[in-house]
Amino acid sequence: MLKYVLLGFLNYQPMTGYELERHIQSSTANFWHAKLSQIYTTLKTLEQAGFVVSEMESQEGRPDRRIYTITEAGRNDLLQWLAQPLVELETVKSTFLLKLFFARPIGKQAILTHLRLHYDLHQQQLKTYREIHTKTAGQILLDHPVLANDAVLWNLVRRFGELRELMYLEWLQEAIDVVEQQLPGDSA
Amino acid sequence: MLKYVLLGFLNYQPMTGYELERHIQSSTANFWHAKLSQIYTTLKTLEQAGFVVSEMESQEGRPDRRIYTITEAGRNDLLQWLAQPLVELETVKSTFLLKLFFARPIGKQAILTHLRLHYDLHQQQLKTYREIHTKTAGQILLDHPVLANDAVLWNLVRRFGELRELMYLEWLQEAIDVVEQQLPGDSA
DNA sequence: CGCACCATGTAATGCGTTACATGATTTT
DNA sequence: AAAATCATGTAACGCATTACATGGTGCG
Repeated sequence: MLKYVLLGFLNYQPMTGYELERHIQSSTANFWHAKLSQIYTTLKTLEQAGFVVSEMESQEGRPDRRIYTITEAGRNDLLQWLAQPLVELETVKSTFLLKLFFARPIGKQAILTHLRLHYDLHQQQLKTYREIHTKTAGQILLDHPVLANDAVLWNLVRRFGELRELMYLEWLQEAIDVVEQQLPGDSA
Repeated sequence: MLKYVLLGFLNYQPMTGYELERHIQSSTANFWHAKLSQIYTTLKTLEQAGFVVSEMESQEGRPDRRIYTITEAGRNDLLQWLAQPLVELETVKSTFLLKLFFARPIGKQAILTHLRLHYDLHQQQLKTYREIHTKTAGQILLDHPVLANDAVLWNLVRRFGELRELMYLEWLQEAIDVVEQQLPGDSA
C-alpha cells in the first residue's frame, strides 16, 4: 500500500525518497506512515516495475540525491486504484484495547493509570492536529491555488483525525468513570 | 501481538486453536483478528517457548483436537505484559483515508459513490455491534458470575467500537456534504 | 447431493521494522 | 563540541496473509 502513498505524492511533482518521507510525516501520518528504509526499497521496486523513473542529481555541499518521477504507467496504475471503491470495512488492530480487554488481573489502580496516561497522549495529539495542519495546508494553497480542490479532500482527512481524537477523549473519560465506579478496589 | 490474544483467552480456560479463533471472531474482532493458519503457527511457537502445553484428545465422530493449556511461565509473561503501560500512541493505517486523500482526479461523483458506500458499511457495522454483543456477553455472565469484573472491561471495549462507528457515520455525513458543496461537478 | 461445520496443519509470499553502514553541513 | 538535518542504501528478522492439503459429520 505504501506504493500508492508514493505514487500519490509523485503525481504532484518529482521528488526524492527523503522528501517523500517528510511529506508523509507532515500530511499523511494521520492515516499512513513508513520508515525511510521501506520508502527506499519500495521506490526501487516501483522503478523495476516501470511505475517511476529516477535520476541522480549532484549538489554542492550536500549529498547527491535521487529524484523520482512518475511514469505514464505509474499514473495509470494510481488512477485505476483510486477509482476502485473499497467494498469492505478495514480491520482494526489496537494493542491498547487488547490490553484493556484482558486487564482485570492487574487491578483497578493500574488500569486507571493506563487510561489516564492514554488520555494525556490523545489530548496532546488533538492539539497537534489543530495547530500543525492549519499551518502547512494554508501555505501550500497560497503557493499553488490550482490545488484548491485537492485541499478540500486533505482537509476532510485532517478533520477525521480531529474527530477521532475527540471520540477517544470522550470514550476514555467514560472508561475512567466506569472503572472508578464499577470495579472493586485492589485488595492490599 | 497475537501471542497475547491467545494467552489472554487461555488464561481463562484451556482450549483448541479452532475454539480460540471463534472467541476472537465473537469478541475481539473489534480490535484484533487473525486467520486460523496464524493461530496454529503462533500456538506452536508459544509451546516451544514454554508458555503453553498441549495434548491431543480423541473424539468420536469428530476430528482429533489439540487442547492448549497456559503454563505458569505463560501466565507470568501475560501479566507482565498487561502491567506495562503503553506510553506512545499507536499508529493508524487506513486505506480508505489514503484513497480519499489522493482522490481528486477521479472526480466528484466517484468520490461521492465511495463515501456513500462506506456510509452503508459502517451503518451495518454499528447494528452488528449493538446486537451481537449484548447477546454473548450477557450469556457468559449468566454462566460464570465470577467474571463480572472482566465483563466491565469487555463492555468498555465494545462501547469503543460503538463510539467509533458513530464517529465514522458523523464524519462521513459531513464529508458527503462538503464534497457536494465544495467540489465542482465533473466536466462531461 | 452439496454445503457448512469441525479440525489441523505447511509453504510461499508480502509487507513492515530494526539494525547496520556512511558521511558532510548546519544549527545550537 | 554536540546534535540535528540532509541523504541513501542493505540485511536480517518478524508478523501476517494466501494458497495448498486433508477428511469426516450433520443438515437441508
